Amino acid sequence: MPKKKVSIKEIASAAGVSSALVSMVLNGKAKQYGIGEEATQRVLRIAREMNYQPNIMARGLRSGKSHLVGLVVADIANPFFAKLAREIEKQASEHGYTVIYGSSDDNSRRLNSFMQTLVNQGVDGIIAIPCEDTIKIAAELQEQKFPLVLVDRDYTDMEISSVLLDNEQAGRQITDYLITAGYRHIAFVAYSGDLSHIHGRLLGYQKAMQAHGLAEKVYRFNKDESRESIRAFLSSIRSGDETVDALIFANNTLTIEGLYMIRETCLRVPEDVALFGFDGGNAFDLFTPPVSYVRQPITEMGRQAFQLLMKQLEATEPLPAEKVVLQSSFVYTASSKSRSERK
Amino acid sequence: MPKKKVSIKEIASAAGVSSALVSMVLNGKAKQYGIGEEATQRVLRIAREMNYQPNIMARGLRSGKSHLVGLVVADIANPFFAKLAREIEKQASEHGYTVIYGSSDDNSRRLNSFMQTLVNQGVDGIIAIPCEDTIKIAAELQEQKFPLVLVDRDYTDMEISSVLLDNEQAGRQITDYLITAGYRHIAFVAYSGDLSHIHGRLLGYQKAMQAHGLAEKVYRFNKDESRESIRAFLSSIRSGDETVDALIFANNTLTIEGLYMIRETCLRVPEDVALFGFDGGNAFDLFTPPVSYVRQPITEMGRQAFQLLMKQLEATEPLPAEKVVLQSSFVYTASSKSRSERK
DNA sequence: AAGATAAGCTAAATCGTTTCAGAAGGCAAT
DNA sequence: ATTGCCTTCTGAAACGATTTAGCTTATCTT
Repeated sequence: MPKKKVSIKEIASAAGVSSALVSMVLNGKAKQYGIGEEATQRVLRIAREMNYQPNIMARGLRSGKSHLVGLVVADIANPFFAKLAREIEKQASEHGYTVIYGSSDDNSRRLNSFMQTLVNQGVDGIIAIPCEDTIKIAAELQEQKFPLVLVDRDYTDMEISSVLLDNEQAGRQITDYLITAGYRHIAFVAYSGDLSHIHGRLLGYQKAMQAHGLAEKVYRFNKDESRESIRAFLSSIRSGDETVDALIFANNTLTIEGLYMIRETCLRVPEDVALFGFDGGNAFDLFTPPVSYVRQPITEMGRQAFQLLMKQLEATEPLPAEKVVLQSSFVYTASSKSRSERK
Repeated sequence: MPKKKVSIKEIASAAGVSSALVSMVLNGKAKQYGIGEEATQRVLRIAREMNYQPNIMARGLRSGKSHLVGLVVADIANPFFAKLAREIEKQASEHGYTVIYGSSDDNSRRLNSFMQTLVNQGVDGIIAIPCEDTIKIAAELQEQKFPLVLVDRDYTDMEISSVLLDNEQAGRQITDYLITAGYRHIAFVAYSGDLSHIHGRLLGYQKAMQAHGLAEKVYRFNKDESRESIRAFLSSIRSGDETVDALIFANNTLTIEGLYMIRETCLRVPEDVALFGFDGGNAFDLFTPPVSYVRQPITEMGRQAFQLLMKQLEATEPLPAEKVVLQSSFVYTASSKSRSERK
């Protein structure tokens, strides 16, 4: 359709009016500025005929707004973030915004530099999955009242709008469930590092174990060598060196790695160990037996995140930070069948 | 760091020079314009001290370039596209570009409107996964010499730069493999619709079957009701109403759906049917038995796509379209074990 | 000493849009 | 006729960066 780029000036001269008038009409401010009915119609008609498309750069320069929002996830190839991104993109487009995205790999250097890039690119606001050292740049942005929303992970000490899962509750609930199902030697497995959501899940697990007077078994593996560590760990379960009858994997990628290693070490589920993971997905469902998991309300998280951002974008004065905490649901399958049932 | 937004003018007055000079220095064109060493250093120092960040909008308005590229995939939540997006994002950032993305759901209306949005947003170029009716807008853009690269699917009649898989070869190769492994009643299963990559895979399948004088068995299911159709289809294989001893699923989402239904109908793999899918993934590996698949060189596709786009972005004159065709590799697992082996 | 050349810098235009201050014309009231 | 007041519209500035054309000096040439 767009033959050549048509500017407001060309429309103005074609319609025999000033470019100011054209701008006003095209922005729907005809009445507000008291433009005559006849001129209004003429301009609208001509603009349509010439297929006018506003120049975003010029508009942005003038207004200081770009209608772009930045999205920084840990890894777009992780289904959890992909789904989140999908929802945010949808919300954005419904509200006239476009999304610029990038993956940080939970590397704070990359995250910082990408955030900086986004700001330079002139985005109006940012939604980010923070990682351990996001604090620095987040604090800076926050201080400048730059619209910012954090998702999935929290920094309780900072007054930044966030959308979070009630991770402690989730951790507690699945641990309680496993205990009720008759398991006593429940291990909590996570990557090492200090990500708040993992911390919350761990806390829930610990409280549940303590409440029942059971010994905590927490295993944390370095991400770089997780395969080997997990394999060794599972082997020692199989050999009986470690007394563990149930495993809680603290996030989705770790669960997947765990499944690979479980298959490799020929551990039987749930006969040798029961399983609980996070986030679900095809691999969870198609594993034999299907894997129980905590389901996060991803769509809702995306919706809320964009909502919070919009509030800030539209606010004329600085807004107080707002933290939204969502509850998870649970999918109980054969991988965590109760001990009595399976005998 | 950025206390307030600093403009080139403020630097100019702080340094006691004109804003033109500052612009030249900051763009590294000091020598080119014959700026004195002393002035150059002073400006650089002050710019650093004031933490100058160029205003992209202003620069874009002047230059007509945004250093933004648009990426339209079918669905970012599909691992294939997510990985592709990841690579493109990486390439882009290495070359000073930022990516705006969106999902089309293979819906041509959405794709068209999003492409239009991208153009309006002032992206310098677009990488897109086209769907059936992308032709219209692609042709328009092409005609205007707008930088555009299509990935994964082809429209042979259009002169548009593309990165493609040799789908016919892939289809042929896995069919040949299954035939050699002793299967004779090989079914090709795909969604209905006319997507070129599926067509290529089908063609390869057909040629292989013909070459061996075997009867083709092509099944195409409507995406909306695929679960039910596949279930019915698999049931009739199980009951013996359909004589099929091997299944080729034409893409990844369909393969996954197939796996769910295979489990549901309790078909044994490969005793009842052998399996071959596309793209791989955790679910493929963790299924029992692991599923054989065609592995696409996703990283390479992303790299090449960005490369082709860059060429167009940097070219001063219109470039001839270029089509890159990549070869796939294969992962042979228990799901397609040869008949003799498994007896 | 006059003109040429070069080095180092600046004024101003430009990109397309928005918006403010106010102009022009018509009309009514004084 | 003057003033005031609408209604409808326009000129011009502003946003920030880039670039062209050209202005000063100083130096060199003859």
